[in-house]
Amino acid sequence: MDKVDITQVATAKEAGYLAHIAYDSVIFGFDGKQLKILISEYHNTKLFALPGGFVKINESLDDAVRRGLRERTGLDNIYLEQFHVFGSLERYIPETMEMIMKGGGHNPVEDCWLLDRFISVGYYALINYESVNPQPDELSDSCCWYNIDQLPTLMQDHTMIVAKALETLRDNLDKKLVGMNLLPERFTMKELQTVYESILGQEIRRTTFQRSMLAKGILNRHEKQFSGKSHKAPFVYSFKKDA
Amino acid sequence: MDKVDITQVATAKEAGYLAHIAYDSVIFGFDGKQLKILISEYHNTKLFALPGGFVKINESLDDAVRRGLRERTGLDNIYLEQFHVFGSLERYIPETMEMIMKGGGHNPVEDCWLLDRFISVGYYALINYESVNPQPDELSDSCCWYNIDQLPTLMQDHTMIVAKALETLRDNLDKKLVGMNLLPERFTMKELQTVYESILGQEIRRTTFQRSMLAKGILNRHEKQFSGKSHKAPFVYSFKKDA
DNA sequence: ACAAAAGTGTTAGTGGTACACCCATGC
DNA sequence: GCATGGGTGTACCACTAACACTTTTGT
Repeated sequence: MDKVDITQVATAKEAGYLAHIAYDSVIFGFDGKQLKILISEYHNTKLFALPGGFVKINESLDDAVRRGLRERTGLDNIYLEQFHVFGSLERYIPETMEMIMKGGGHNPVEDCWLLDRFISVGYYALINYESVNPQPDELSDSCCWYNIDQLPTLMQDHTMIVAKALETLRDNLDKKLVGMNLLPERFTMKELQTVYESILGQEIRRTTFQRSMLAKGILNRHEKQFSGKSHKAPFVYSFKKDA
Repeated sequence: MDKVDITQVATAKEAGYLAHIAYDSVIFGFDGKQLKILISEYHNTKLFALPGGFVKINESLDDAVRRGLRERTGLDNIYLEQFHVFGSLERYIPETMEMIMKGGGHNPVEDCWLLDRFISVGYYALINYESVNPQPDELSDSCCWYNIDQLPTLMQDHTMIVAKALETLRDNLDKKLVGMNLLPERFTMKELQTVYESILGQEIRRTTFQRSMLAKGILNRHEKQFSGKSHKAPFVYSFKKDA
């Protein structure tokens, strides 16, 4: 995409980006059973990290994050929310950044802007797991799904960033229609419950959950789904459009 | 404080700050009757703005905000919370920034870093109104309290920033002990109720409020206060320390 | 005595919990 | 029939709403 090699210029301006500002995205998906997030692994470094990026000079912060998501997932119109800014001094570790660049075969120029201190804005995204084929970026070997409770050790403060994202997601569970973005168009009550359980990290009473969800009046009930299992077929639901 | 005139250097680095990153603070206070915030007016411009500032190269984002609050209020240990990052392109209006500097008697150098685009992190603070004597900064004529519903027209997107701060404060009312930071050590139930009402912007039923607050178990009740008014003297309360 | 504001009791409604029970399906 | 999982009815509990009532104080 970029015509210049961003590791071969000294200033952010030459590279076309704003200095000192980055974003990290925690991209949640749900495979029907478990909550997962996308993690990148950088070439030849054994470093695992959240997908992140920088803001172009003529681009809003939100657009920068959307651009990064589009490059990695192919999706547009993603549900996206800011949750925290990470601006401590401890997260400034130029050695790590240098390792990543060298691992990718780029030897950064003297005083390269990428080795400066960055303040990072944390975003979380909710996407439909089925409709995505994750793509690694230029510096990464892979970009794949990891269960939220089986993450590899992440670089810098990224483990804390994930924890904060999950915490915010929990707080927003009732306010925003989280399930709508993580589930396919039609789903069973059991699937919706599993989404809630994996976000909250605890079991929910089946009967209570069913009643409280229906009481919200945000679901449409459709004809039953015959699964071939030896038990009663569940109703299938979808979210009401106007909600 | 600063030895260099920050308007007379081209790069943020020379001034000792990070480029492109600012903060704006919405500082809430409560005078016993109404919710107020601190607003600065710049010299000779008729521009009203939120108190804001920049991040030094060797300073965390949180510390930068605390430093700014200390300079304006004299207070340390302020209750502080991030609420949103404002990173749109529309907020980049270098002409306004130039007016402010010229109004303050500073003629910025060519390509001054202060005329670049900034992404701003919004913080809100809760402080004890009585213990503060607001101080204007170098570029401001004044820094004073305005009722939240009688603000002057603010520059750029600052009106929206205030709205977002208030919205976040509302959402956090039950989660965080907001009253503790806005009220003096001891207060009546009526005062606490007025804080809640002015944040929510609506009246609350007196009896319900009293019962729900007491049910939380976070208040200590002290001897009654004789106000000299012709009615029953109210109890005085304080927040429990461990909460 | 009266007005004003504080504090409490009483009843009803709402929404979650716990448990029981019935229903549909494939073996 | 039976195991399995889905859906609903019922009794109970906690919290809030609405309203009435009593208490305390200064004039």
